[in-house]
Amino acid sequence: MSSKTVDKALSILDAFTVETPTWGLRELSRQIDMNHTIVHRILTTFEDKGYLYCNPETKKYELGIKFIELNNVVEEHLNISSIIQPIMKEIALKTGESVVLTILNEEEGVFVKIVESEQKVRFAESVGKRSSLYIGASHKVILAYLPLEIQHSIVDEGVAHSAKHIKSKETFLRHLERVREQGWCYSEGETFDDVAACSVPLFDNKYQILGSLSIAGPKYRLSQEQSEEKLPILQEHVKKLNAILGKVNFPSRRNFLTKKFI
Amino acid sequence: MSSKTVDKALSILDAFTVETPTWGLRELSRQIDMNHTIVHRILTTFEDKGYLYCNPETKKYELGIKFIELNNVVEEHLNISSIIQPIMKEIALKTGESVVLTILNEEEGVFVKIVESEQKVRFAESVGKRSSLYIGASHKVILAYLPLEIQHSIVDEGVAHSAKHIKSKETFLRHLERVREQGWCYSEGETFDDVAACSVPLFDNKYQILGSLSIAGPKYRLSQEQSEEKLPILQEHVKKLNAILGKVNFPSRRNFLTKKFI
DNA sequence: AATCAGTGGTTCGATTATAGAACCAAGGAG
DNA sequence: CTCCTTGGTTCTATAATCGAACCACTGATT
Repeated sequence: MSSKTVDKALSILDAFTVETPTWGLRELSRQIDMNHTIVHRILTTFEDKGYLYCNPETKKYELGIKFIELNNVVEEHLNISSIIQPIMKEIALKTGESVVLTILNEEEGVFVKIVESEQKVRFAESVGKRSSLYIGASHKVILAYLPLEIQHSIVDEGVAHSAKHIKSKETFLRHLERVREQGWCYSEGETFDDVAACSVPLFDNKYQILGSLSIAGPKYRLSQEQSEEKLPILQEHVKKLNAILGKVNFPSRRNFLTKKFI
Repeated sequence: MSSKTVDKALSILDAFTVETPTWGLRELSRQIDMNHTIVHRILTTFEDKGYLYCNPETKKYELGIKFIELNNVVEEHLNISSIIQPIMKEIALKTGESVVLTILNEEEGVFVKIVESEQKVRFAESVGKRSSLYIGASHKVILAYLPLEIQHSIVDEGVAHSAKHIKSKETFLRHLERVREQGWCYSEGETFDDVAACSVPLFDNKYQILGSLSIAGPKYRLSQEQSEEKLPILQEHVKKLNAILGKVNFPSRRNFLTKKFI
């Protein structure tokens, strides 16, 4: 039993993305197929509450400062800034590459925190970016620890989207099996061209997969060999991180993980 | 005309703060004085939509990963990561201190972005923190450019809260006047003990005050003299920033600025 | 200048989702 | 076992929402 009005309101919020960060009233109501009166009432409510900002000149709506505040609440609660970030920073200093924290959420991976290396050429910022689990070391290493049935359905998706790095379902599933066996994953140019990454898994207190930690940098500096040299640094610090993550409990919806046991 | 249901839903969201990041159902409904049925329906709606996460063990609710994503939308839209951050980084490198972007919002100031210096002792992270305009250089320099009537009411508030750095309303208003004349503000130990800051104002395309940019560091390294030496660096780069901010249009509610003209 | 199509915003009665008391089942504490 | 609390559900009177029709305005097009 859930509130129809709030449900609609959140669907409206969902329309504000990196690709389409601003919306006019009529434009938005067309997009989500709602009567413009409803959209108007909800938009002004969001505006009154400081969640949306309506540009008085263009009359277009956009997400407000409120979300910077709420992001802070999440980060503080997860101890990202005070505990997790320092560990990531140390890895970044020792490896000389950017460090990425990815969290499993709703059958997708979200970049939750990126600590950049001090090098001139480095992994670009994309915090908050959400994408499918079949692409990129940071995501594939998570996929490798999911139940086989989930792996199948997600790999099927990848095949359906004809992802360039998937030759066939079978070879990709075997690839995931190897990743799980060796406990890390390397990839080149999957999520971003010219970027390579090396990732290890993160687990919660029940030893269920929670996300991954990766080092990422330009291909020419992070070949498979070079990243295998840096792997021990990553693995060593991840031990510390896993000890912390066992207690923290990320707000990461992973219902599908337990579904099969019910 | 605004939606009562959505309004309630957002009031519920507002209860999730850095101080109280998790809530049980009954506990929360007591806090905000709402029937627990309503709260329950709204909470599950938020949960279904990925905005809240309900810890299955403790049955307590907390903000979800969604807010990290939405924060990213705001930052991307404001060009914070790609345009503003590099400028802040340059100031941080040249001055050796942390750089803070503060935005005026609803008669308060919000720390929107902090670029940390590379020094060991540095300004702690507090992105998203919101506070009154009468305290701290970053906030006072904003206050100094607001209409006098607003200044009066906000300073009255400060006096009412018996802020330690306000001796009397009159002297504080004269202090603000000097700040506006010289175009910058220095403070020591107001927002955080042991932290000093030096701030300059930021304006939008209509030359209305939008926020401030500050360098912040430990008192012993950032005396008034030392910060006046670094001031030219700050001012030089802020010229660039103001040229950009004139076009960007921050989602910063500042209705009270124009109210008096209507 | 008149028309038209678009915009954001408002009104008001019919409709429908919501409010909230009363209700479970479960889990401590005594 | 009782008492109190918890999260969660049910049901109907009631109150909020829905949405067609409406303004006022802007900017092309004729």
